[in-house]
Amino acid sequence: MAHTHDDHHHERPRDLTRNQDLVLSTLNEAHEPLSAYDILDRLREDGLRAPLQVYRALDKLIEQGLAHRLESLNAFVCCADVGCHRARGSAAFAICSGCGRVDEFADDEVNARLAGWAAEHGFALERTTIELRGRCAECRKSQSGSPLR
Amino acid sequence: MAHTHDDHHHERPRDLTRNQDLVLSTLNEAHEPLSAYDILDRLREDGLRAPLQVYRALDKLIEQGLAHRLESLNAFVCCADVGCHRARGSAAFAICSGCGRVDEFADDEVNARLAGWAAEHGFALERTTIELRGRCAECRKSQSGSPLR
DNA sequence: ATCGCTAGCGTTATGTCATAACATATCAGT
DNA sequence: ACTGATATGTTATGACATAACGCTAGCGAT
Repeated sequence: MAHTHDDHHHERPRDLTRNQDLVLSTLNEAHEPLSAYDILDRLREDGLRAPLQVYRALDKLIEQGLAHRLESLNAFVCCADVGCHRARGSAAFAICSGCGRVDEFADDEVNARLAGWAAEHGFALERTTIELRGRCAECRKSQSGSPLR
Repeated sequence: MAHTHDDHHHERPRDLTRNQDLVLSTLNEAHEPLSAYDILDRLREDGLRAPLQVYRALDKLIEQGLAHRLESLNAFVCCADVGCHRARGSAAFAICSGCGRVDEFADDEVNARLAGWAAEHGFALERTTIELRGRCAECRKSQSGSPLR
């Protein structure tokens, strides 16, 4: 129970297991959110065979702040800015319904207001989901259709 | 089968079809978010048989601002304050992982900040999801476990 | 009145996302 | 070597959501 050595005050990208590393790499290489099954398909040749292998890796990555789940998409992205949002509060995501691009950002004022509401109402805030849906600047120029739901 | 009911609609909300009315009533009577399949189960004796009947009704209700989808729960609630949030600005939800209770609220400052980010980045904002997860005041007093995911 | 349009409805089948349950493996600390 | 914690692999199943089809009702314009 006692911390024998290795005081991880700054939690660096800790040692990842093989599966965790594979999943994180896949997310890093993707330019769009991936579903767990998308990830699985890309890792078949690396030996992964079942959804659970991906979901378990994702759980750990998310726990460590290395990846995020997009609730409105049931998909996953790697964190754009490791270590940053974890310290400061939760991240927000702008998801383009044209190209699937996701921009991650954090707004201290927003986080403060939501934390304020929670405090006022005795609500023990554990995590926050903020997702904006719309069309990015690029996609507004080109009047292309909307491939994403 | 011709008209067996009045043509008059005493409802304050818009004209709802039979299925839409059934689904909305079910949400109104529930004290917690319901999944589409929960709703379906409660409406079997009213003749509903397939998920699509529920999903179609939900789509319309959400479109009209009479119900909301909770993305982090894959479940639905009726709008707490008809006509208000519809006007503009999106609603936020505080979801208790202890009892399932959901509080709906709107924070103008939060909405303004998010709209601001969108404007700065040329992002055409269509809709916003804001969901807080945690434990409500009630559930913090009683140290009960966490039945909800 | 009938045509054509739009919206809703009912049904079957299927697709997509996520976890339960169980067995095996790996490794650090005692 | 034993133990406990963590990760892994596999099968099966559960939970959420939509595609595709055809039918019906209401409605307005010719």
